[in-house]
Amino acid sequence: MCAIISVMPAPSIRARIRAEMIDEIKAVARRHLAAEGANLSLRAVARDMGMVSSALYRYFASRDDLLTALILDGYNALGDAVESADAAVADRGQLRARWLSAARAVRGWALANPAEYALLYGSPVPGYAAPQDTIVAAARTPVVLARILTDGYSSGVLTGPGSLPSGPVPEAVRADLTRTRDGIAPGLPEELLHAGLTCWLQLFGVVSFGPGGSARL
Amino acid sequence: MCAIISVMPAPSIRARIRAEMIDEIKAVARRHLAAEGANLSLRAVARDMGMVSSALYRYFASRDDLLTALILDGYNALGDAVESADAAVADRGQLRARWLSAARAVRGWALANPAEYALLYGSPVPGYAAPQDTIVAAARTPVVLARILTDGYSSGVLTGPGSLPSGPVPEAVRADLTRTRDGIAPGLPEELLHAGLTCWLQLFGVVSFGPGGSARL
DNA sequence: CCTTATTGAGATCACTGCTCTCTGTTGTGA
DNA sequence: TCACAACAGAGAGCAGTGATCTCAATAAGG
Repeated sequence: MCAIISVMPAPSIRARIRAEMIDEIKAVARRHLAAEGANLSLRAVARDMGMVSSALYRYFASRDDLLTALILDGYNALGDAVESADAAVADRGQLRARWLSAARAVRGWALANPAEYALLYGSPVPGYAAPQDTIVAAARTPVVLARILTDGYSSGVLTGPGSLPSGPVPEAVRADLTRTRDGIAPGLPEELLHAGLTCWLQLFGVVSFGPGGSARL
Repeated sequence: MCAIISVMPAPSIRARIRAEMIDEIKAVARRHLAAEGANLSLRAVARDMGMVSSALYRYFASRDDLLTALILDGYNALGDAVESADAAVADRGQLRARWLSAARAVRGWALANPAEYALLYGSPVPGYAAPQDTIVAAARTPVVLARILTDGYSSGVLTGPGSLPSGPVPEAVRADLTRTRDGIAPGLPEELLHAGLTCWLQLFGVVSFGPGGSARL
């Protein structure tokens, strides 16, 4: 009477090997990206898989599509690392420990995956426009950091100006700041967001300039 | 009796038009770089100049050579802007004014030349290895900032720990820090260099993330 | 079992960086 | 003044790229 083995509509053996194929293509592409830098060659990837280049177009509509998939995976991998690093701190009230854990996750991931980090935070590809999926995946990491701040604010540990080392918010950036705040952490005082952004930028700079980072000098 | 018109060995009309040619090639290349992003096409540049691609090789040994020339020019233009911004502050004792002026010069140049800024501080080109000329030109900007700190230190305004808002130097980065210090600002206390580097990284992050910057999100 | 969708191969096009050869011009020394 | 050498550019060509199209083989589902 076992009517259906799985609740999934139809694993459809074909769809399975297709998904595996896509994964293998991405894996090979990632290897090439790590080995040779930002210019990914579809034909070289196809060669490495014993295929002909045109066959790859059954799985990705274009080279940009493949890059987009890699970028999306990268953002999600980084987001996973940062989210689980934050979640690993048992005492949710230990804001400093949570922040440090998240920041170290960013740095650790960047050091472990320098090519992908450069792909995410390096110079954008010429005509490349990030799809919506990409930007929501990209937001995961800053969202974790922002939540640490909002947790601190709502629990009363961070009470606004003076609770974090931060100068006054320059008038020139206040407009951008409130727009960002409303999108990512509504209700957070601007001073806290400013301090958090400052830390995030510094983290970004340290990681980018660090060994294997995407920036020179 | 006017033996020599100029002290230069021989302007050699030919060398003159050759230099102008090189300048024009670089100008066209810069335009293409600004219009289409990081992938510069030698053939397109040649087409824009009414030449055939192989003719460009009379002036640049390879595409990387042309890119190197553009990068060098970029570092020098940025260095000029920052140096003159620092020099524009008449009262050399006004460290804060000098620092702000230099930082604003970096930001201003980056906003005015986003493509070149991305070329300098974005993802490195795959097989590209920066020649020595490049790294000394690249050092000009940090050198200006470092000199502001050393001026403050030698004049007694900055007297070491506590004179700038900066936490203790983490042990993990102390070794790298002293190596950098010896190369760029010998004699400067590590705490000051650390504070300066922190500011420089933050400046870099702000500029890179800012409108037209090379980083996304 | 047969129809249909999916997959990969192969050819082809336009483009790229780069090399080579060949011609015309231009500067220079005898 | 004149010949020679250096130079600049054109053109063909090579190997490689992304992308498209057609065609045969294979596998899935009715």
